[in-house]
Amino acid sequence: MTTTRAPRRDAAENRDALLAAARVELNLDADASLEAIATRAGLSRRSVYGHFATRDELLRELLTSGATRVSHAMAGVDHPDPTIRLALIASRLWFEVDDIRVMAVFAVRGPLKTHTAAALQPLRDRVLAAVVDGVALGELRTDIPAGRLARLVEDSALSALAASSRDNIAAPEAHRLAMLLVLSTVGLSATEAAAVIDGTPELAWPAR
Amino acid sequence: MTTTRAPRRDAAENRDALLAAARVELNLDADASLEAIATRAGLSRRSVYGHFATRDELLRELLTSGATRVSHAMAGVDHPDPTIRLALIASRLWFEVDDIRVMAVFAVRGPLKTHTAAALQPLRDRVLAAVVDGVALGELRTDIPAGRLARLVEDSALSALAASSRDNIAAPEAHRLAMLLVLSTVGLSATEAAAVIDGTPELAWPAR
DNA sequence: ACTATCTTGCACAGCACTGTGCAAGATAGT
DNA sequence: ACTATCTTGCACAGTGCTGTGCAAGATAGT
Repeated sequence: MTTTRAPRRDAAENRDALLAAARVELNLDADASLEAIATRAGLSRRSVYGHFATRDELLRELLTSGATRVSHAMAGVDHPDPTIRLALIASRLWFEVDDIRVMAVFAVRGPLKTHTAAALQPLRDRVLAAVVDGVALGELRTDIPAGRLARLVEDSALSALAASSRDNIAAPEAHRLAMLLVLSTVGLSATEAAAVIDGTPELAWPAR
Repeated sequence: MTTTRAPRRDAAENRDALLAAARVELNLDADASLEAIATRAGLSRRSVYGHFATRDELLRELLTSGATRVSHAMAGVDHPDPTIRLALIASRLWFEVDDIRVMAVFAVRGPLKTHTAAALQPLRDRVLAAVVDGVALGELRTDIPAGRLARLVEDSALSALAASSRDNIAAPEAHRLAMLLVLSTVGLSATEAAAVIDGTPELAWPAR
């Protein structure tokens, strides 16, 4: 068999640095050049090709790594109340802002659309399930079909993320904003949403 | 004085066709080439330069024309109730989907950011004013500062537009969706939002 | 200290696009 | 029918990016 020998330690670090740099740079500009990414990672453009065959491959890797990160963050989200579950998803998601935003961009534009959509699917399924449950229990609005509503929940979460970065809102406030918006989208009034959040310890900003 | 003589009729038509084509094509792909736009307009790429000095100038013109179109659509939005005023804005806006979406894209990316933002300003002022009034009257949520909330209203309207085109929802339903989402964002519960919409004739889908 | 591994700079090919010049042809308006 | 106006095709320069080859230099690991 043709075993690929383990990479050198610094090489592995640089590889990670490239991915991290890409995450940052693509959040600033979705069309960032490899030059820009490499520079941010402290490497030369030429070296990128030592780690990734093509720009596309870098992106792919970034997206799938983001996806696993997110799905890892989703582990253990299983509150019996679907409304709270949604808020919980929003909460967890908030901590993966960077990944989420990159994925959101590439889920819409460019040739990686389908790839990204696929990576995002499990998350979407979770949201959809929560929405369906919530509607069935009469907790959520019924004037918008569940499937559509689930996508809108996504959008509202993204709006919150966008708002946080453009107004650079302090973390705890941004975190709450994400939950508030999701709950509003799903049909709760502002006061109801606040009640849900404040009445559920798991939704509080984690003490440090 | 150096009067520029009137353009020939067909030339004027082609110019308009180019703008229309750009509107469509840029909605499909924000990076559409002049080639693509020209082709859609039934012209050759070379001819574009007979009407617009540069790609940038085409975009500028498209954006400002969109802006005037939108502000024209806003004329006469002055209901005493701020909540209804917001819904009304959403309603009117809905009919300018194409312009709105292009503007939304270029308000965020590329060198036309500031130009677009400026063109969008009057609309933003209107929204902000309505939000401020609504908060003052105790109709709208107070847990999000008015300025931020106004931007989030924008975002929710855009989400509705995006949803309409990705699920291609029938016009009257999409129209209602836009209003519903805006009202939800602003703190109303689903049932309250429905009540507002159904209780206000101006917000009904215009009979044809 | 030795070597396989990794990084770098440079040069180059290729691609997709914008913007221009020019001459030939089509068309509107009179 | 005549002419100013407009469109087109082609050729070409310029730009900014991706991807590759190669040789020299740096570095990790032993």
